[in-house]
Amino acid sequence: MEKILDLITAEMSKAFAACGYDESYARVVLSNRPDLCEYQCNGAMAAAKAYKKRPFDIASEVVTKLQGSREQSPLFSLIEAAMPGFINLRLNGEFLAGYLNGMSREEKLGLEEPGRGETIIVDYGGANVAKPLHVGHLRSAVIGESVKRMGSFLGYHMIGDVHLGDWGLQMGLIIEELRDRKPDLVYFDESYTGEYPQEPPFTIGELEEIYPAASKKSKEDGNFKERAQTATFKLQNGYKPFHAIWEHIMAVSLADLKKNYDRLDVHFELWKGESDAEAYIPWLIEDLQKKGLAYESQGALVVDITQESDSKELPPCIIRKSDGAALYATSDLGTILEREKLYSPRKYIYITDKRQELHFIQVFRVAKMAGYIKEETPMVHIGFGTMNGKDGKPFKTRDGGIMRLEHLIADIDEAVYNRIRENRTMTDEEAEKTAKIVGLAALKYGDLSNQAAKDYIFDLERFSSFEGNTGPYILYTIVRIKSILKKYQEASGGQAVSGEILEAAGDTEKMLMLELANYNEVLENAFAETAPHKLCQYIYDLANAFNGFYRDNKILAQQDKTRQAGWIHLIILAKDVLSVCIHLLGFDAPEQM
RNA sequence: GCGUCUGUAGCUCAGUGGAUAGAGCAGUGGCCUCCGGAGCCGCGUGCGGAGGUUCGAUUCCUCUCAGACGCACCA
Repeated sequence: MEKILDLITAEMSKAFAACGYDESYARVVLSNRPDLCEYQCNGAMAAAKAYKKRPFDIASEVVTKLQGSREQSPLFSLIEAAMPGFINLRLNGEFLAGYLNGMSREEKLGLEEPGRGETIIVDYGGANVAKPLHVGHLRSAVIGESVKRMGSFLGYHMIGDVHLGDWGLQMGLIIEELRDRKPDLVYFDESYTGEYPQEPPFTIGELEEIYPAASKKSKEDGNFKERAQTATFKLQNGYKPFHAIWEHIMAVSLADLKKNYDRLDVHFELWKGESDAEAYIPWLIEDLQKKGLAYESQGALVVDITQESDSKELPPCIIRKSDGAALYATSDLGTILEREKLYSPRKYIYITDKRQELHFIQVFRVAKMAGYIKEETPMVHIGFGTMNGKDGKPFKTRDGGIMRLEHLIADIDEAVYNRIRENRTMTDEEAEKTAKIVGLAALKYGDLSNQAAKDYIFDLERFSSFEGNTGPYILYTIVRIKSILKKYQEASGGQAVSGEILEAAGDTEKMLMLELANYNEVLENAFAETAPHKLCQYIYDLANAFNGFYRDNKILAQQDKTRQAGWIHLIILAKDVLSVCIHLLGFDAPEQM
């Protein structure tokens, strides 16, 4: 269905044109003065200068024209000009009810699919294998999942790639640490020629402990660091024993990562990693040299990326270290080559920590300069901020360590569980299951309701609270609607509801209806701006609008059965819109809570 | 030093080239013959600072202050 703002703007454009003004002034927006009107057009004030007239005269002229055409197209119940030149509008109630009935009937609640199957790659910027997921990985997973769900819903072909960090120096570090710990393993016996064992030489628990230990050691011990670099280089050049270790690391880590992402209800189409770019790198380096982009500088191979529009010179992009090894940028460029070959996406979205911004500027520019990606293909880096503790510093456990994601989730679930037990009578088992659903909503909504680019304060108590602008409050509203519907069904003997949504009789009823009518506009906009927090804002407003309506209208006690059926249809639509939106944010509602 | 991002209410956060800048929390007062009160309705304080562009700036530009982050061989 066409968006309501577009319908109104089209009407306004006709009036502006009929009065001899440019249609570009006719844009209609949501009112910022709900006491005066529902929609407004501010174009008359902008037009005043161009046409050398008083803004109010232009507004009045357009208003008169609109009122004249109201007979043919009764979109508005109020059209008026206000000083200094606003055009204020209220929507015709019958038209609004008709619009909502249209939404109810249509698939996806009347949302059109601007995506038309175009492919978009979402890159989650690499959880490292061999490291437990920690809170730093939460944001990319949660934001990415939401962006992906929104895109799919809007008709894009979204391909999410977890894009693991599985090929860098950390692999060499692990290998050398393993050598120090278990020097007798056959992988370190250079004379060994047999097959390597199927069984991994470590458990996930050991692995998670090995990496931080190795990382620490490399900072203190230059010799160890060199060994790790050598091992990395050997691995990248196909040295068999190390490749065998690498496969063990991958197998053990992947199983664990999948478990954790599943728990977040986060899923990937591709489980690729930096290692998959390896095959493209020799060609890449040669090609960049051939094109005259890459040159040697201080022993490394670099590409200048500074453009004329830059006020300052940017550091060049290093694509090969002086020791010959590839690195971050090389692998991201190699990955781009692969993606172009396999998927030729129309757009790229990278979701990583905002500290990596410079890196992505470099990679994007090299990719375009070298012609790997068309100039017009959008490459977006969504750099998200740090998740801080209540002290405003990066989130840590109580004893100052890095918080593991699974512990964080467990903490939230526990907080929610206790809250649920306070009130409702539910079995332990039910409460536990419900707590997981509500806990996930608390966690994701708490994150997504903030602008991605900003740092935010993670406050477990606040996020898991059932009051205020929280995930649980949204779920509560949905559950409440479900409960009313259930009672209505019982009272009516389970018959299908007849009738349809009627013109609003009261203020809060109309506000709810107006809020619902914004749905497709909000959703398209939230995706276009890759801004899930706008969807959060919307469902919070919608939940509030519903609760206001609920207060003023006793639905189940309504004697007028036609009116009652209309309300039932209205709250079904409200429930559906809320449900769709939270699903696009990455969580769902329970039956009761 | 250079660059990027961020400064909005006591706290946590929205927001917009337009009319009176909004929520939540905390504080405080009210609403149940109660469809889920986990709700609803009141009560008050703010756009870091200074210029500029504009009919109009919290929004755009410049400068400035404060914080976070980044600045070639980590990812």
